Amino acid sequence: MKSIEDILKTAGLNITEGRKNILELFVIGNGALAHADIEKNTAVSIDRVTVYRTLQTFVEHGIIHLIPTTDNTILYALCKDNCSVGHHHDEHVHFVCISCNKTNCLEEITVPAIQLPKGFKPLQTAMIVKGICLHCKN
Amino acid sequence: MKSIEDILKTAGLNITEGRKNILELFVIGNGALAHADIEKNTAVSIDRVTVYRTLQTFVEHGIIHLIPTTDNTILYALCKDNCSVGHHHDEHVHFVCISCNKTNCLEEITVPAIQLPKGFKPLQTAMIVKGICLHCKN
DNA sequence: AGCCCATTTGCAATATCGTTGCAACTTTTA
DNA sequence: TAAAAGTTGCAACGATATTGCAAATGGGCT
Repeated sequence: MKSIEDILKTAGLNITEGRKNILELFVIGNGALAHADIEKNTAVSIDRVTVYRTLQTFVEHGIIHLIPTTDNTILYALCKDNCSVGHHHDEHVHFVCISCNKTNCLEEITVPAIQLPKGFKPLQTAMIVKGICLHCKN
Repeated sequence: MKSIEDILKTAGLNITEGRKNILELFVIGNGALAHADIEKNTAVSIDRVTVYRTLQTFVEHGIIHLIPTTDNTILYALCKDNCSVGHHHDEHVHFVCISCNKTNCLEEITVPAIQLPKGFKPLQTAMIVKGICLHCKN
């Protein structure tokens, strides 16, 4: 298991207090996070602007990836091993629980390939399943 | 082919100038629209607030459906015949062209069922494919 | 360790986006 | 055509995101 500093180094980023704090949230919390979650929960208080910029940097360097949503928020989740700078491999299923409202990556389930109409060239596929998660099923 | 007024009537909505204008954009334009597209392009100028409320009403009445995005916008697209008040059948593929930046519904392609881990109960599935569309392929 | 340079951060200001309350105006129905 | 119901626009507000710049921090070097 990579340490927080390892992740930053591997991504080619400088190690700063803010980045460590933000990345920690992704590593310990096991779900997707929105900007607001991060701003509220970092150990040290971090300026909103810094949070925006850090998240953007993390996405650009393959540390986290974006999850599409239908409300006007952006969700981010940690990339597993196989994302690299500038190229994401987030072809797994994102599960949104309508009960606890948490989003999780189901890394072990890959998105099935589909047959597009002639002329459409797919490059990346995202899949979002809404429903009831393991913890809320009762 | 249903007329604009038919669509509104079938959905149980009153027919107003604003609604006709906004719905027309969805019927003639063949892709997904964001709030801003609508505000800019209606034949008659319509207040921002009215656009927000109209879109919300359309979603609630099964005329349009939401498309998940990774930027902080909301996209809407026309529902085909089989959406009803309060219940959407938008289990088709949404194709986002990274060249022309348009999003289209590929109605004819249904989202494949997937096997979730034990305990997860799926209720609705969305699929977004990014790539190059038919018109931009050259 | 201490210094310098590049990078990063925080603040302030600004821009964009979405919501609410209310009064005026349309649409529907009888 | 008139009353009731529904819809719209305005104004104000609140939340969210972006930019420029000065101060602070981190990394590499001696």
